[in-house]
Amino acid sequence: MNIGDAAARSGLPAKTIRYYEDIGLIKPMRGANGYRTFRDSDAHKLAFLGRARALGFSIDDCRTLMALYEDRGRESAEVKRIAQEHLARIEAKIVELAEMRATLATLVHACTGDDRPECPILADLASSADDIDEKETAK
Amino acid sequence: MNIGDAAARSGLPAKTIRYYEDIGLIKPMRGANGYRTFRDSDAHKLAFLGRARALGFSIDDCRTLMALYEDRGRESAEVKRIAQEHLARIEAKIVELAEMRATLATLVHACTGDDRPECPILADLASSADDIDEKETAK
DNA sequence: CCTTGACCTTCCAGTGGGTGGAGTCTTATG
DNA sequence: CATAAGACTCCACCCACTGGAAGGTCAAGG
Repeated sequence: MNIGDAAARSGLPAKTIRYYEDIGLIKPMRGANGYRTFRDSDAHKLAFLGRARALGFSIDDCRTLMALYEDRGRESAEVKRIAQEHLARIEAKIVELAEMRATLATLVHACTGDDRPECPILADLASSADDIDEKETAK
Repeated sequence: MNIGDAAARSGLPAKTIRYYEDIGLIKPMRGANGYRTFRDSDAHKLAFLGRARALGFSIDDCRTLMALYEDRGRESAEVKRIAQEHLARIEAKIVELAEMRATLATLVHACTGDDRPECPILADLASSADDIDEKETAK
């Protein structure tokens, strides 16, 4: 299998696959012409990586997860720990974004959005840096 | 005001302030000794930037928002449009993360996380790449 | 046999938004 | 006057790719 087929099967761009080889995530063989040759096991790994990345795992996490996947004697506790930590990061990010959304939604709602220059959004950006200081010192 | 005071006032690291000058967001003066000299207006701009960045606006958006802020004759519609687009991006990101969270939460829940090697998390990563293909082709 | 075009190769540079560190200079304090 | 703190510049690095240039290889059609 050439890189094009591997890309089609895994859903990953060929560039990304080359990059994954570069950083040692996969080790495809080489044909006499210098082309990469992908075995089914390589295609399988690429699918695994694509799925893990789609779930937001970092490349480093993916490396560890792959190693665990290939380790017959692994303890599932290790996998669960990685997934839980990642889940916690995602939840923290969601909270952060939800806060931004709340503030932005309020501001967008308050802004008339016409040809007049008055704008609560800009007013907020200009003034409430003080509020940040207050929050910081209140910690 | 030197960069240290500007940093303390705006809550931004000195390094970030230098970077903002580098990319033309602020233009502090220079003293005879080569030190940057920040006027109140510069400190104000930095606070504005810090606040806008905290709300997740890109540097490019910040540039535009600052220009609009300084334009007495601006139309608030333009500001509102930028904020709305940004809000939409944030909401899309939240949806994306919420999907990851749902999948991960299910997997973490299903995994016993003990010393045995059986692991639904790894099983999912290994198998469900096919599901992705199905979703893709179903589009 | 030759050309065309699709596919493959490598390598270099850039993205966003900073951050870390080295090496040097200036200022404030005891 | 010594030393510490703070300022300066410049270069490299982070993540996870992505774009593009310049060139090699292969199958099909004329």
